Amino acid sequence: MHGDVLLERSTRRQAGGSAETVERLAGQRVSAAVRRGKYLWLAFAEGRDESLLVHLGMSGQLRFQGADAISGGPAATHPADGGPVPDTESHLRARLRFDDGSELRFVDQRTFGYLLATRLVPTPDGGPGGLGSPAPVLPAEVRHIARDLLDPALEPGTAGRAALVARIRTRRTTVKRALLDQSLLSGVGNIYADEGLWRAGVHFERATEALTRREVARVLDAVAAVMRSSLEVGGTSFDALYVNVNGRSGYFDRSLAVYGQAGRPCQRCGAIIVREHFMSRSSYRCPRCQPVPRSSPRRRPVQVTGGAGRAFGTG
DNA sequence: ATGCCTACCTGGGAGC
DNA sequence: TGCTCCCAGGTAGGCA
Repeated sequence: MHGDVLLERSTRRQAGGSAETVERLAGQRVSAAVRRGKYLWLAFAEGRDESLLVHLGMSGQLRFQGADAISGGPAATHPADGGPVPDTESHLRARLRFDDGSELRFVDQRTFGYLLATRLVPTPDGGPGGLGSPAPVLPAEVRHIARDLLDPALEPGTAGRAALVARIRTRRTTVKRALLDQSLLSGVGNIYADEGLWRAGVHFERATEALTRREVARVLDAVAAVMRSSLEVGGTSFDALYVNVNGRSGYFDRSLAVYGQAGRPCQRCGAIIVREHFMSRSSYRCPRCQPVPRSSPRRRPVQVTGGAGRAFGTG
């Protein structure tokens, strides 16, 4: 493959800038694609310890364009429903071109994401969350990122899952902080944390050390179930900019129980969903299904406007 | 070790 | 219509 970088900022973590990124991936063949949370990397077939690391940031995406779609001009229709494909060309930041004419495009509206050609290094236990699984190689920049919750090594019943539950319980923090802590597990962001906690009926500010093993397991199972159902429908898209590798919007926003649902009734008990400030962002919960723990300070509620309580997205 | 804050960006929607 | 304000899917880094 060969690459070109359209926005220098997208290779800002590369010491030699875009020129170095482009040079290091030139002529390489991809042998594997691996993901941990918003990080993913393409391992190269030649020079076995080289890879291209991609961090998606807040708005990054990789979109695959087959050779036929490219030679036939820009794809004008949605493959499944014939509708228009969202125009994300203005946010195209880099492109990987393959020998057969296909392309992998890095599109990133907010430019928090980046590309980095980097070396894979052995990590004896796979890094945090890697217990109980074979030793993989990882980009050095990702060694502090734990395995994704959907990683087979963290499935229920594995040693990795048991170790994760134990680690969460020894942390002196709150359960949502733990879910978002990339050194414990990855793949869980603000949306899936809130949704999982609602399913499990746990307030985001429960102290992890006060949770039983069973409660931690219930939370992890709930979050993983949310992630799986979301994957089935293509992820969560609030607007046409968020699409999958084929350019399709996800539909999981239709299934959100609490996230972005302030002012609406809880699907389970009918109580009104509330939005609160937590960790400089928003947390949503059902006040009845997820009652405030006795030991926690009450959160400042956020003024809800317009019934739906959503000031963003199209829902 | 943990938590809190800011910074990095672009763009959409609400409200005036 | 156009301005200003607020908000957003994530993470790194600095400081208490």
